[in-house]
Amino acid sequence: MTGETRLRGERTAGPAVELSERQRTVLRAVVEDYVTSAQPVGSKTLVRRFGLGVSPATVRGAMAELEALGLLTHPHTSAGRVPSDLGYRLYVESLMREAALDRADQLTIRHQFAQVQLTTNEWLRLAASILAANTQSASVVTPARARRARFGHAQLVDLADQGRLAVVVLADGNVVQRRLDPALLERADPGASIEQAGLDEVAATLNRELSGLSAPQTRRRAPQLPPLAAHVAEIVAQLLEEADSAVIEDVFTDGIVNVLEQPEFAEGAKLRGILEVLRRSDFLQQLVPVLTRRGGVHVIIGHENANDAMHDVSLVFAPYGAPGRALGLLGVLGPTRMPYPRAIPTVRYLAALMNELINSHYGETHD
Amino acid sequence: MTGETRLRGERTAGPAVELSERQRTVLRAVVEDYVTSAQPVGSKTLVRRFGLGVSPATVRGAMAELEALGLLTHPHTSAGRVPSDLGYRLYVESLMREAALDRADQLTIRHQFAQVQLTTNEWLRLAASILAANTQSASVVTPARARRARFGHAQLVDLADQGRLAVVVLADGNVVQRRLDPALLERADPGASIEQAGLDEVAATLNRELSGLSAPQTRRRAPQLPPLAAHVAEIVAQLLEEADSAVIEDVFTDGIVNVLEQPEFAEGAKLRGILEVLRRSDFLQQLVPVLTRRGGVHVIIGHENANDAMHDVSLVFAPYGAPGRALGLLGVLGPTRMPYPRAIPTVRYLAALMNELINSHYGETHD
DNA sequence: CTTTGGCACTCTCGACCCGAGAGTGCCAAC
DNA sequence: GTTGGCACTCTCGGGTCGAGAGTGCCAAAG
Repeated sequence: MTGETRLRGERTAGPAVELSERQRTVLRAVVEDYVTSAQPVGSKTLVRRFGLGVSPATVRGAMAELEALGLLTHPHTSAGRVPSDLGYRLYVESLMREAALDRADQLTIRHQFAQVQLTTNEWLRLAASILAANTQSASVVTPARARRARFGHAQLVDLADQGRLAVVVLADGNVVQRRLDPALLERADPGASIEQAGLDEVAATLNRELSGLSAPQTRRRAPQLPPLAAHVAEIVAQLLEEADSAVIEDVFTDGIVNVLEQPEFAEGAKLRGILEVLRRSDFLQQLVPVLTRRGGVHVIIGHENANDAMHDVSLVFAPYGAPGRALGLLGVLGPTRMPYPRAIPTVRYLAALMNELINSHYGETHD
Repeated sequence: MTGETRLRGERTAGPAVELSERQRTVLRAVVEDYVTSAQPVGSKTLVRRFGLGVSPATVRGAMAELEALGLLTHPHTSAGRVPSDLGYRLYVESLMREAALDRADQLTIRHQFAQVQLTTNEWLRLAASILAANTQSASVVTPARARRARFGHAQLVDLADQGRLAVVVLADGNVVQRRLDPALLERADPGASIEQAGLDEVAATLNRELSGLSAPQTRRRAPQLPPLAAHVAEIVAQLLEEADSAVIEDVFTDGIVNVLEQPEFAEGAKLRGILEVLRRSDFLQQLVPVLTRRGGVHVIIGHENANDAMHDVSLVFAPYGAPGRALGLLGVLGPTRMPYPRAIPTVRYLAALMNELINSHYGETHD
């Protein structure tokens, strides 16, 4: 009943659908025509547009068979055919001619990254923008965070009249900080120095005692430390907990207007539900187990998604980040009628690029 | 030609529109009925719904006069009346019965803030959410930042295998940080120690020499410092510049779906333009001079906005933050047919509340 | 002088109808 | 197995029409 079990993104097309060569050609043609035209496609237009060497009547036969297999549907009698979710699935799985992003596109993208400030937030924003522009869909990018935050290194700073500041570097390289209330420090250990010298000593204790610990471990360890260090360790534990629970916050989205432009969302009623899901963004949480079990790009089409509001859209997502350490998600969301052969390589390439950026030594780790 | 001169939000209703008591009553009734019903309102429904003690014919007379004054419009002959932008302006200026947020609402809001983690990002997110929910409009909240970033305090941290980290506290209390490349530090002063001891010394130099300086000042001062400090000072200058240029980034939005639900945006064509503006969010930059010249809540109705894409929406915005130091913006965006008597007090209250939170001593200043 | 009821007029909106167009399914012939 | 033909179905756009709502004007009443 978890999202994990109900998402079928990772399964293949399922119970042995054996298609004839003609059926495959027709299905491919239907998908590709429908993706560009957004109109149900009929037998006549199909032979004309794709120069299949057969007559419309023949294609009609093939279409009827594909419909019997559940790969195509009819909006109504005497309208053209439209691919079903299963049809798209089969297309993505074995019909699509997927090409890597061509060299020129790759360079353009790299160039854009070179232009921008060296902060992860800028990278994320840019990645979202590039994804949206290249796929004409909405894009979602999350920062790379450790699934389980661990203490790395602390530094306490005396800001004089502005209080005291704790800066904590997590094991995954992210940095968080928090103001400390001098009054509370004072109360934690009435005798201790809370000038820079005393703070350095506390920081040294924390760095020695908490190295590599998770939030609950830190919380357990805290009471055994000297009073002032114990107080700060409690706060460190809080910060670690917040980092744990914030795995999927701070998402960057872009290109919602692209989705709005698609004819299937023109009236906006459907869009409403999607915006809602996107905003709450906990749908990403469901993707985490699926995406990490097996790396690479995952495609989730329409009803394959457990979330009711997403039955009319497809997701193309990939994880990125240091394997087992920090994990980020990135991908696009568009109508099931999505240009998969374009979207998949783009997502793949950007995931690889973000990996590279994240793992490269130089660069700020957090805003 | 700047946004500043073209925004008329701060002006009063203008050239002496003297209205009779009846006209005022009718205008008020038209606005209030139209705001709730979204339907052009006719004379008959008006007398029925508002129990004015006169006949429809009389009201028709008053309506015709108001239309002649440009306060009402006709979608077409034989439809009811609709307030014009000017009509709304007059309503907001002198007809509206504005009440402060009632005690219960105030407490509910405060309670929600008490529930949440003590980070500014959480506050901002929550403020956006509350604004959206209370006004049924889209909300926008920006973090409070100094218009001109100034150096406050620096700390350099040796992370051993993870490089070196510069943490800079700005004069406005915000904190930024950046990884330093050990190789570059080494090259800046081949002889110097880049262990913690050496770094402390550099930090001390920076704290002594750069205190209170802006980005260009820091850049000028840098070359006069010892080589290693000079290198870091350059980076500090970069950070300050980034903070300057990022005044209006990282906006928090919420409730776009609320706007989507309004009948006037049902088809989505108009919404498209607004989403675009909202996303780029530089429209906020235009508001800064207007909002800060005179504090408090500002209302910008339809065509009063210089931005063409915003001709169908109204903004209700207020600045918050420490006057002259850090400045943030917060407010809502909805159709001109907006519940002003609700929106204005809500924005006012939240601006005051954010002020309070920001200025309160305790609390983290940045994510 | 203001208010009111009456009346003719205008405009939108939904219902309905109808024909054009596109597409299917089936079948007999090649 | 493929093809052309043909009857059938369904949508879509345009046109028509009547109901409903609202206005503007005017003459009579207060």
